[in-house]
Amino acid sequence: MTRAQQRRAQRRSAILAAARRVFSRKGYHEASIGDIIDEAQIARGTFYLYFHSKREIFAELRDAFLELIRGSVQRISLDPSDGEPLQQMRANFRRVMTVVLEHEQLAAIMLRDPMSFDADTRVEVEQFFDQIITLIERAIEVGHALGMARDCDRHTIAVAALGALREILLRMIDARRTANASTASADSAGGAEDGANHSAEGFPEIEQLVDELLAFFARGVFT
Amino acid sequence: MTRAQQRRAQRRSAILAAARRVFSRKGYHEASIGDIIDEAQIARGTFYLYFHSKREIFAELRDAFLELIRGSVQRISLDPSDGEPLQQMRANFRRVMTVVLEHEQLAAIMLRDPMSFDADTRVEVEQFFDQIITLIERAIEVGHALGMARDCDRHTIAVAALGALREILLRMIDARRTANASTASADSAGGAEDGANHSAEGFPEIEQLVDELLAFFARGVFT
Amino acid sequence: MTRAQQRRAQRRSAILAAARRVFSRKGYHEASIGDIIDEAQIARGTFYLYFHSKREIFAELRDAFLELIRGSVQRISLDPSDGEPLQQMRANFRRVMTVVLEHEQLAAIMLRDPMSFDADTRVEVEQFFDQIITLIERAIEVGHALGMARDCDRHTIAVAALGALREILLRMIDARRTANASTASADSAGGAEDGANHSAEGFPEIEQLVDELLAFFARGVFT
Amino acid sequence: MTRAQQRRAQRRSAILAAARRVFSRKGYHEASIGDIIDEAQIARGTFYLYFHSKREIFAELRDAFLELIRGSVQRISLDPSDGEPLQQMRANFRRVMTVVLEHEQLAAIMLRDPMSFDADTRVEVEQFFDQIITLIERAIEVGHALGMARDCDRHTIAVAALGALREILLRMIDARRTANASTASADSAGGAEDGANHSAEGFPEIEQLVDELLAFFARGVFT
DNA sequence: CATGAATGAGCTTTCATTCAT
DNA sequence: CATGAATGAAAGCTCATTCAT
Repeated sequence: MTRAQQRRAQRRSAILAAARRVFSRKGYHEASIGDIIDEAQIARGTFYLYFHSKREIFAELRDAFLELIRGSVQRISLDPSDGEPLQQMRANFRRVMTVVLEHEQLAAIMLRDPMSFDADTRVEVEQFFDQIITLIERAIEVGHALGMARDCDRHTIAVAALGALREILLRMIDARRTANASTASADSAGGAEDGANHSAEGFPEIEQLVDELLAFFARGVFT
Repeated sequence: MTRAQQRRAQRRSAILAAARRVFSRKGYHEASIGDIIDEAQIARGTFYLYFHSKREIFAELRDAFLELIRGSVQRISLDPSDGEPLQQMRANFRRVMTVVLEHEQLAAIMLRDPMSFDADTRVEVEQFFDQIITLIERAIEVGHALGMARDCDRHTIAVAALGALREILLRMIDARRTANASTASADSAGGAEDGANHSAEGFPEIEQLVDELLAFFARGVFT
Repeated sequence: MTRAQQRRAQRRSAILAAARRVFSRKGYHEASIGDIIDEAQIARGTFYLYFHSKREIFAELRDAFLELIRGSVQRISLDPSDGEPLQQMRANFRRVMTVVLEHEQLAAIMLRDPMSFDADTRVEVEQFFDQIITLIERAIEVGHALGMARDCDRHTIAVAALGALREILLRMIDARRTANASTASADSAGGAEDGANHSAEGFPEIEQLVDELLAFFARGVFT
Repeated sequence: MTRAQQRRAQRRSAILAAARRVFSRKGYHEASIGDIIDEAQIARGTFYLYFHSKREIFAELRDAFLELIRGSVQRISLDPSDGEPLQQMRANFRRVMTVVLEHEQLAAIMLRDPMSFDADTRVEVEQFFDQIITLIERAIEVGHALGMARDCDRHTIAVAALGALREILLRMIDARRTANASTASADSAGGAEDGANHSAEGFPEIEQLVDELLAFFARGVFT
């Protein structure tokens, strides 16, 4: 990669990061190109050298986040060397929650209701959540086949599980941000995005939280 | 009430209904006064004879819906003559779901993420959901005191329960609308808002759905 | 005149009076039809039964006031039985000032700059003031012919005299209203328009004021 | 100053000039942003790159003019080396009139009645005229102390003097414009604002006019 | 006659996007 | 490449005037 290409890539990243902060702070509609270029300290026109539109830069952030989450979910394997299915499920929960909390800015946008976005993103995000639901349905199905899950309406339960997870994560993020905002109101604008390993006020630490959630799902569904 | 007052009230309702349809179709930010007056087939100025602003008409819809839901939730009573606590919970679920599905347009707006709204509504809706969470926490607390609920992090579980319910209801509504849209694409604009008594594609009938959900919560939380 | 005609005339007067108060309070552009019908306690449509437009009702007030002033100015007569020319001038000043202060609401509007009005009124008022100027020019001319006035540019002096009078009257009215507003802030809306016979703060009583002004025109200030 | 900054400053000036022409032609209330951008031949949004609102651009014009006038008025000095007090007064008149006629567009707006403006400007302009009145009062006071002015009600005379000056200047400006409009009705929109050194129809040349006015204040007209 | 609901042109202001420098 | 001035469509809202009741 040439020097110029490197510079270009860096600039692009900087703009993406600025947009991430802005969208996460204001939401999709309230955020304006003006906000993003202010945050990124670039000229108006420069933005359009790297992205064609507001929708496009948002789509890129969206895709990055969805890929991140997709990568942290593993199909439950029945191979005994992969460990107990329930432990695999726990690991999945754990990974998803960790990734979400490590990218709280993107998560704060994407976990919200797709209606808040533009049409393209709406479709994309809806499909993503549908995939997650299908994944959960499959897991229940397999669990049932193995005699580990009670009989139930798989779709309903899968949707419920997704909703529960979303709500918890969104509220944890909000709680954390409120806490951060009150502790450090004199933060530099470019403050660290994520990385706090303590959970949010009102919620237990992540290990206990995962256990709690798993128990909720497990004893509700599995025998 | 005089004839004129009746006409005025009807007009007001018609505009509210139009706004309900528009907000429910486009969300708060995407909906413009222009959309509402087109839908209501009135002139620009007419809108402002009945409502001062976009925010005001939205606030009215919001309050109507929140009141509706608040009215359909009853505190769990320990008085034996009020029946089993679990049956009371079931009745609550049933009522809420019925009301939501009977007012699917309002619900489609209000169940979504508060971030999508204006500042006033955001606060109002957040407080509403917080109240619901507190209600669920209390129910679990009481259940635990009676030896009917296992030990758990009540806040986490309450949030999860709320999320599960929201997700299910939102998806049922979306599914119904998609179904309606495909069966009757030539519907008149003022088509019946609600009233379908069949559940949405992919979800069971309401009675079974309530049972399913209750079982999910009950066997997950209560012993 | 029939009973109905009387009622009609009364209604008309009431609306005119309301408009007078409103225009005098807010000025031409800031005053809206809404303000006038609120003040008059009539329905919107009723206004248009009596006046065709905002401009028309204003024109009527304007004409009434201009007629009033015209009626209080008398040509200087050389007939000895009519008294000294200077005393006639004094009487003119006195009458104009009295009339203006007795109709301070109309005066407060009409003495202001014609630019603030609509095109028709602008022309009309400009012509009125032009007539006044011509009148003063004639008076100086006659005075000069009689050896009572020194040689001067008659147009310039006439304009100066008009300006001096206008400024004094406007400022007296403003001072009075400020005083009234502070003494009686709990006045009923339909309070007495005029009739105060004391001069405004900062200005002497009317007799002395007329003398002062006459002396200024007659002898100037500096030696 | 960079090239870009110069261009920007020029553009700003062009918009200010357009606004000056429009306000001077239509007055504050009748002038719309639409008029200004039409006159300046710019797009709607461009206006808002340079000024935040109609009020702001008007305030800028107002301040510029008031500064101009304030700068052309000098306190009367009693130091013999500064010349005769009456000559100093004459010089003041002369400077004010010259400045006003050299900036006839601004003057045409600002000399009019403050009621025609927005609230901020009203206050600002009223205070300005009050200062002028106070200045004249002081001048008379000093004159009286020196035995050069006769005894009189200083406030009344000061107000009269201000009114006389205003009226003359406004009418000169109007006369000039009417004359210009009729001689050159096919003028380009950006025609020269000011600079005509002949006085307006009906009024004498400036030197004679100043003498005339001074004589009027000093000696009056009638014997 | 009286009413007041209805109208729609017009206002100020915002903002995603383009393009000459 | 980078810039930021320029654009204009579209938003929310006001108000003089009309007209069915």
